[in-house]
Amino acid sequence: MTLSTKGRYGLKAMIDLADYSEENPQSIACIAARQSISDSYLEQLMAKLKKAGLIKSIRGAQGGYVLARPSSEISVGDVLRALEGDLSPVNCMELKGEHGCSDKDHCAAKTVWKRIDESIQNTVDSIWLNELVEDNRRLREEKEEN
Amino acid sequence: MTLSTKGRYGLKAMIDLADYSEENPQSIACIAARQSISDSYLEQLMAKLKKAGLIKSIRGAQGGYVLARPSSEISVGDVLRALEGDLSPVNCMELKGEHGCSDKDHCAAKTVWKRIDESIQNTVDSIWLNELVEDNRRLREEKEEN
DNA sequence: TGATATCCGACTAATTTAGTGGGAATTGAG
DNA sequence: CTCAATTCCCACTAAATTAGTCGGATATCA
Repeated sequence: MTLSTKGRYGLKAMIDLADYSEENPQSIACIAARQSISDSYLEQLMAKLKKAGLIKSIRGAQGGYVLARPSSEISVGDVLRALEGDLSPVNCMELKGEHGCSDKDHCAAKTVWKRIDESIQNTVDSIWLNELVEDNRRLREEKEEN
Repeated sequence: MTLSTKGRYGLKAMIDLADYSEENPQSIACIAARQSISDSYLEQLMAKLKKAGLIKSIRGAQGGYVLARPSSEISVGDVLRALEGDLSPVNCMELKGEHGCSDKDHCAAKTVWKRIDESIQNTVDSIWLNELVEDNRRLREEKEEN
C-alpha cells in the first residue's frame, strides 16, 4: 500500500520543474541534482510524464523540460497516475465492471475498496502543482532566514 | 499503491468470520473454502490477526477462530493495519518525525503524503465489520431470490 | 564540429509477494 | 485412551515487482 519511488521521486521532480522552468527549460541533470535522484532513473520517469502529456521536452544543447500546461492546471493525481498507473487499492477487474468478478468476489469487501479508492482520488485531484510550488518557496525562504 | 492479497483476503476472511462465528468457532478450512483462499496461506493471515488481538483461537477438534470483540468494535482499519502494516503511502520516516528526514525531503511533497495518508485512515477507520456483515447478508438474500 | 541534451531499449540486483510443506502440540468425541 | 480435527510454528521457494544501471543513437545550440 505504499507509493513506489516512481511516484515519490516523480512528484518531487514535477514540483521542482514547476518551480524552475518558467524561465529556462530544466535538464534532467539539474533536476536530479537538486532532488538527489539518480539521473538515469529520473530519465525513465520523465519519459512517462511526457507520454502522459504533462511535460514537453526540448532536445539538444540548452534543452530540457518544461510543463505542458500551467502548474495550476496539473493536479497531483495527474502526476501520480502518470507514474504509478491508476491509484486504486485493488486491481481494476476487482473494482469495476462485472467481468473478472465472480460471485464470490461480489462481497461486501468490494464496497470498501471503492470507498478507499474514492477518498484517494478525491484527495490527489484536489491538490494542484502551483500550490505546492508556493509551499516550496515559502519553505526555502524560512530556511534562508536562519 | 495496491493492497496485497494479505489485506484483500484477510478482510474477506474477517467479514466471513464475523458473519459465521457467532454460534461456533470457524476453522481455517471452512473459511478458506467459502472464500476460495488457500488454507495454508490463510493460516498465516489468521496468525497476524490473532497477534493483533482481533481474533481468538480455540485449539483442538471442533476448534477454530472467533472474533475477540464485537464486530461493531472492529474497523476495516484495524484489520488492514494488522495485515499490511501501517497503510501510509510512504514510509514512516519520510512522513512523520524529523529523524530520517533530510532538508531535501522537507519539501512540499511531504504535505501531499500526509493528506493522502489522512484520507485513507479516515476512510478505513469509519467502516466497521458489522456494517459489512449486514451488506453481505443482504447480498446473499438477493442472490437466493433469483 | 563539439558539447550538451533528450531518446530508446535492454539488462540486472534486490526486495516483496504469494504462496507451499512438514511436522509438533492441543483437545473434543467416541 | 485413542484418534481425528485442529491450531501453531517455521523454513523454504517461485514469480513478480521495484529500483535502478548502461550503452549508444539522435538532435540542436553555440
